[in-house]
Amino acid sequence: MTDDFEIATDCIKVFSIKNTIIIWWGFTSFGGTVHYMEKDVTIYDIAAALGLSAATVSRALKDHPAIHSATKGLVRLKAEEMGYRRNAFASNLRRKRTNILGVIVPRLNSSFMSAVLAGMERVANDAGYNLLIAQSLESSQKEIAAAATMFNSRVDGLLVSLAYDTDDLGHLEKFRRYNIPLVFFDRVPEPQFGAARVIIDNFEAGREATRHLLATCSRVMHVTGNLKRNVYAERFRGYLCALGEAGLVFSEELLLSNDLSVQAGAAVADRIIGMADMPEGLFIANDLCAIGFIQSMKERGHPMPATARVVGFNDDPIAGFVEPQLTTIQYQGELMGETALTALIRQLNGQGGAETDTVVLSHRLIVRASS
Amino acid sequence: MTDDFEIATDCIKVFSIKNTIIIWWGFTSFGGTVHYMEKDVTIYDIAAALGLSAATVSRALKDHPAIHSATKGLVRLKAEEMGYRRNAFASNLRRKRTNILGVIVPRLNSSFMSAVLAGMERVANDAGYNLLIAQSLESSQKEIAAAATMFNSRVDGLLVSLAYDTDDLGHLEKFRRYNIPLVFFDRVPEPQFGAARVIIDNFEAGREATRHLLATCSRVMHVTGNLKRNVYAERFRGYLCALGEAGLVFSEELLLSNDLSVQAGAAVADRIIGMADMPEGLFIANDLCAIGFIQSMKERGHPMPATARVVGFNDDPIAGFVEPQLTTIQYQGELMGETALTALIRQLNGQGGAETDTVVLSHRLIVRASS
DNA sequence: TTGTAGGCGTTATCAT
DNA sequence: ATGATAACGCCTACAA
Repeated sequence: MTDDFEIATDCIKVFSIKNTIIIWWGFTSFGGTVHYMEKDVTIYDIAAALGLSAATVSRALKDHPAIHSATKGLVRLKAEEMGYRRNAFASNLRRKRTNILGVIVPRLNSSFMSAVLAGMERVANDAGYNLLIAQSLESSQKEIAAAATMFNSRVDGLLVSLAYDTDDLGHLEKFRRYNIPLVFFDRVPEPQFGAARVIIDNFEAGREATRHLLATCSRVMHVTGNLKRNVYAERFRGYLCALGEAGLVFSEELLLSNDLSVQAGAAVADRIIGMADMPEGLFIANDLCAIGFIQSMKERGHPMPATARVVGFNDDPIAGFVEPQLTTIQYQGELMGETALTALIRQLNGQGGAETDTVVLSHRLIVRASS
Repeated sequence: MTDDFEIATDCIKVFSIKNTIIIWWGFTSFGGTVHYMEKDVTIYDIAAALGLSAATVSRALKDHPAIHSATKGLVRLKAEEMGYRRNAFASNLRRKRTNILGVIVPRLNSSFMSAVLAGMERVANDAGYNLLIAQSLESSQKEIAAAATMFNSRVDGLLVSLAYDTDDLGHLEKFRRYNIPLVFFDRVPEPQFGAARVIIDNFEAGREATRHLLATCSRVMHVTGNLKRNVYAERFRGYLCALGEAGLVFSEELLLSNDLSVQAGAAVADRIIGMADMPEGLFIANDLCAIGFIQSMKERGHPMPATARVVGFNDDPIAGFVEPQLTTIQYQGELMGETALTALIRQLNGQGGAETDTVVLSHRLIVRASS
């Protein structure tokens, strides 16, 4: 009995801790025509069929230089013919490496994060690694759980973008202790933590966004997330700086810190509608929240940009879909993913003391109808 | 040197074949305080430390009934203390089972599919299985590759929702041959393929959608996907039936088959604007396409529902976000996922000849401003 | 209730 | 260029 067998190439995997989702890339094997057998074919079976040793077969299959090319050809042919599939469990067990890199992100379901992961995928595949991805859902506790899962899954390296409220980095100490390389991206800790980081210049981005609003408005509100998180702290600093440059003073009343959800955006609408002196511009540190705000204002008869001007952050595709289209800060998720993964792999290969480097990627303001 | 260790619970994994993405759920281990050691702790180390045999430790750790509870306590304590982490590779190798179920879906990034996967996750976790999820991106070829990956990953069972253009089911024969249980959901093959199926009544849903439009319009267009795929074929049958019931004759001109993307929706706008006799109602077999259509019409000065009335399909969250909100057919993704996974597990446990059952879940029409 | 022993499939080391 | 052999860590008859 024979069977046709397809060519599988590379792949990802995902994975969740209850609500937490994880992803994993990698590659797999080849194909051919298969003689069906009850039991799985092993390298011993191939060796027996060919009058070779299992060692030779093993080496031939992984293109070891010491094996005669004719032998390699024979082995590979026979392997396909017999429907051999390599047993990754046995291999990992023996090699004590998983070729899996862990990725922990706040959320998977944003297009920015998809882009980051896509970038990581490409680089990981090229280097022969798989990814195991978890989302912390912005909860420090889930992040801790995810880190434990990663550790138990024996990832060879770890990439992290911190959750909303992660303060203590104790859950990552294990990795250090076991010499598992660690790279942070986007939401990163202070440089003194001593790990590689890939970020954008959030300060500058915040300054540009605010400046853009200040060109037409004088009362600009800033809506942001947890100010302990670098990205929000820096954007806020940029906001302050732009105010200063325009000769304006910061007013507590014009700073709002929430979870940046769509609902939070609607709540911002509530808030400013009740204000005696409504802001003329809003720099909102996340597109979704900005959209929630704009929609809610529209529903209450205060359409943008007539009532106020808005700038978001991230350039989510939906920013081009809403009415009015949203002005926002764009940055290259894919590049960020590639860069972070490249940094990690460099560490894995022991290529240089890049362990504490910080890479800063570029961003830009996209002006649309909302401002 | 000691180390704090977190409690990890259940989890998912994802995974892609180039553009294909895969996900995988599962659970992991426990925690405590760890004495750091260079080498990983094994059950042998625990056994030695406790003066027991590795077999006893192995059994104690998995709560084997034959082990004295006092012993279990000791073993578990020691395991935590020593920072033991179970080696899944060794275990899988030995048991010849992966406890992984494969899932192949057309796309991951729809909220419907997220719901399906969430439902699957819960059931899988409860039953001690992990999920490995791949997306075919509507391409039959990618589906084939994903199936091969699943096979090579040695999944214990497979769940499939067919790609847009999958015709031949040869790539799934392998699973049959190896007695790997197979369950289809949503996009399914004919019953004669002889596998379990979980679906909704697409015929009835299509009929309801069309009827709803016919209550106010007489010229109703149907925009749908590949009519070879059960879901579209059935919805179309429902459309025809509703027309018949209303005493109308079907006109070729009012049937459009495309890839149901947002762009395709915009193309539908092009098409009908050029028509001498513009349809008054459109039943579009997918919310995204419907939204693309509505937006495009709005941009050209033909707003809904003034110009025409629209019904979509799936109740994507964005359906409540657009202007006007979209009337659509809703069905329970989560329930579908749970049901499909339950059916699969039943097969794995050899519980009855449910291998060829078809389960039909309910749906309902949600009326909103677009119609 | 616990222990013994062999094997799951692969790969690295050391020969030849 | 190829072979023999011994782990890798866990599980499970079978025995005690």
